Amino acid sequence: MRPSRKSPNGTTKDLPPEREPLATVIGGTELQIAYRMGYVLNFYREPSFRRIEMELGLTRPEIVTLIFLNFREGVTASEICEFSGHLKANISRGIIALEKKKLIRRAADKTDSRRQQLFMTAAGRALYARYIPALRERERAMLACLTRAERNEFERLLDKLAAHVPQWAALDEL
Amino acid sequence: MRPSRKSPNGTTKDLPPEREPLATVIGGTELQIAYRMGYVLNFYREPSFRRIEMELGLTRPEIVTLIFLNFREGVTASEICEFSGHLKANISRGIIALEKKKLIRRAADKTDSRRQQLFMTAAGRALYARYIPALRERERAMLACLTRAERNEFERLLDKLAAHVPQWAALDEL
DNA sequence: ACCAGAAAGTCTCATATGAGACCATCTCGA
DNA sequence: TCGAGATGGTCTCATATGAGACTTTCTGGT
Repeated sequence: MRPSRKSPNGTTKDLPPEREPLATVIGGTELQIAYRMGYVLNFYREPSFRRIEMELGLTRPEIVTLIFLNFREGVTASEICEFSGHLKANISRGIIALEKKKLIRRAADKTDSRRQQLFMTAAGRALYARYIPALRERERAMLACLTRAERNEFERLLDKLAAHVPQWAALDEL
Repeated sequence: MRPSRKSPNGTTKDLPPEREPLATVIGGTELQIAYRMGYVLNFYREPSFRRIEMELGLTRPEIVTLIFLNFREGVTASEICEFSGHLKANISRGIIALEKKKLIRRAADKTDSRRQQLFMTAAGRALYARYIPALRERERAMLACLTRAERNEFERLLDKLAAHVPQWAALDEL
């Protein structure tokens, strides 16, 4: 079960005919958009992340911490929490583990000694370089069915949604 | 940390100025679209699901199983796996737990005694009715920043992406 | 300058999860 | 009709995770 669906010969399997309606109707009455986002994202992200976990021995918080550090060094644990959606306890554990593996380096923030800035090591960068291409390639495959114009529009809409997250994310009464 | 961001008085807090650039640039170099999808979806889904887990004592596989059964009774565990992205072991556990709580009912499939069709009980329907409105409302809030036209277009693009998932999801070499 | 409260990060404990073995049943080709 | 392989579902074990307590440091109002 799950994302990997290969027939014995390794080629993609045709969906059994009786299953099609389920695929198309699913979520038809409730949570249409949210359901579809989750559906697509799951198939994009889970297999890749599981693979990284198994092959490189990283946990999810460790993976995303390296992703964050790759594009901005010096961020703190709480910033990673803020934008990754992981709980701070898990990011904390991940950071401790990454440091133990010499993949990142920690430095106390001069202006606020509670904080610690994080930096990648060469080893960290090398490990990151080993798993990011597959993620990029898989993102490309996910989006391949859209035209360039559609992709741009999709990205624009996602940007808009992302920008407005703070306006409703705090409504945890819902 | 995490989705809930309330200031002491309970109103939404303005983002600290130095954090804004991080939010906007994040994912700017890699996985732009996938990152944003994950970001938005996390803030939509996690708080709601955590809340349901805590208040109603359901696990995630149990939650999604009820959601699936709500709109189509008689589905099997493997169909739920197929479309929910959960591992079959977890769905299996969830189903066993749901039956134990009398929220669903199982019936052996006449034509294939390996399979078992699943049905909601009145209690299951009642419990579902207790948590789905919050999810609906939260989806509405998430999408509130889009115009109606944009929402339609977003949904159309998601449909297209979802329909093409089978074409690339099997590529687990990536 | 002080104190109450917020924030950063770490820790503990119980639980949910992922991986994969396992059994029973079904399917399909020889 | 038989047997090999696929499929549906369950189980076990190790691990990752969520909740929340706790410590230390910072901040803002008085």
